Amino acid sequence: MILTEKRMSKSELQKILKSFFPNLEEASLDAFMKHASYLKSTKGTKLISEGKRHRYFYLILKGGVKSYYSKESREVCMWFAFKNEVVGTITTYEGLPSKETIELLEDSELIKFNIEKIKELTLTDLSISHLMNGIIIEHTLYLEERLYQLQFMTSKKRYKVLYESTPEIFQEVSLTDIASYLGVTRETLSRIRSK
Amino acid sequence: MILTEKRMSKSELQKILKSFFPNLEEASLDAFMKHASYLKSTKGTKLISEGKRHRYFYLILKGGVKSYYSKESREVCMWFAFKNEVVGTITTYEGLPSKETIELLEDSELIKFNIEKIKELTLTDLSISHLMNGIIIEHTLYLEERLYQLQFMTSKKRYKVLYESTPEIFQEVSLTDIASYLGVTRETLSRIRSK
DNA sequence: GAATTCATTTGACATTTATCACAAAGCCAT
DNA sequence: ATGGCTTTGTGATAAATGTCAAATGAATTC
Repeated sequence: MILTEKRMSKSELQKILKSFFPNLEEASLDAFMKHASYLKSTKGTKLISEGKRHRYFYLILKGGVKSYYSKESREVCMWFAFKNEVVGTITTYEGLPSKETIELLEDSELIKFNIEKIKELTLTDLSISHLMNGIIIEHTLYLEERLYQLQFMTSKKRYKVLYESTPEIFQEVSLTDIASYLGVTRETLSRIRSK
Repeated sequence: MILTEKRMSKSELQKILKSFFPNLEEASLDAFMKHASYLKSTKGTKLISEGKRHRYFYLILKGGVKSYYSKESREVCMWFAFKNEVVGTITTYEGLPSKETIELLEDSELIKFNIEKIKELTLTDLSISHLMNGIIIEHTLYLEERLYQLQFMTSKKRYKVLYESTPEIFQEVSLTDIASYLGVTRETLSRIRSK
């Protein structure tokens, strides 16, 4: 449920965007800003729903989200994101119906930006083109690492890596979601943890 | 083993690049061409080796390659590519040591291009920037599909999907490699196939 | 604070898959 | 063709994980 979608003061928005995208040129930032706005929303809100076309990407100012695929009432989490991260789906970027759902894990504050418009800007604006490139590449490196872990590591090892790299995640995300993310059932995760 | 690395006639090279990159503008194509050359090489040659920095991406004119991670003498294939595909690793694109190895599955003919130089061109050339963007996005969509399959499908189903979508692959790639790609042992793949 | 709901843990059992050992088949070079 | 090499297939067993059912625990509502 969306609580507020307000027009933020120009300077405030600018400041936020600068902190997310420090390499973006001034003129590009102004152009970008025209398609961005502040949003506050409650836990459980779906920013992007599986099977639908969407127009927006988001910056997380406060709170967190999970991305998941669902099938026959089973949900498998693909990633989680928190404060200071950019979120969206590559299918949305491509103008396709999203395969994933992105849902708020808690009440959150966000900047949403119209990715359709931003993508149009990439046609003429090199700075924005590189920005988007960078975001996609970062995501790609992440996917490769995940694929590597799923194919090379045992579930115990994957749990260990997650626990050691981002222990905070266990405060924010349910064990059910973490289990699906690690590619095991809740029960198995529970047994792994009891050691 | 590299058999030939010759300077191909300009018009021939141009024709090939055009067929791979039909949307590339004429001037951009000329710039691109300066960093591309023809290469013929034998089965088993490693275009990119795990742990090393590399400068090149490749277009496959004839033949095929496999990409794999290796660890403790175990190899896990991540993807295969054949005629008319562009190959490289995202880590190479980022100037990092590659995590994967790319190896020729058979004697192949290739165009290699200096991705460092091409990446420099993206700083000033929008057309090339979009070209590289597109290549990366395509790869990203592929990775997401693969991750989805690994997390949602049984090994039988993954085999079925592979067999039905690209049956040719069984002519080109050993069952050992396909098994690792599907995330099972050779023995398990053999048992799946005997049904 | 009792009742309800949801998340997590535990146990018993079934299923899948890995592992190890070896046999069979295909391929290559002499 | 013969002997060596690699790839693939099969069998027996063990290990890991899923499934189902129930118990416990934690959080939320009335």
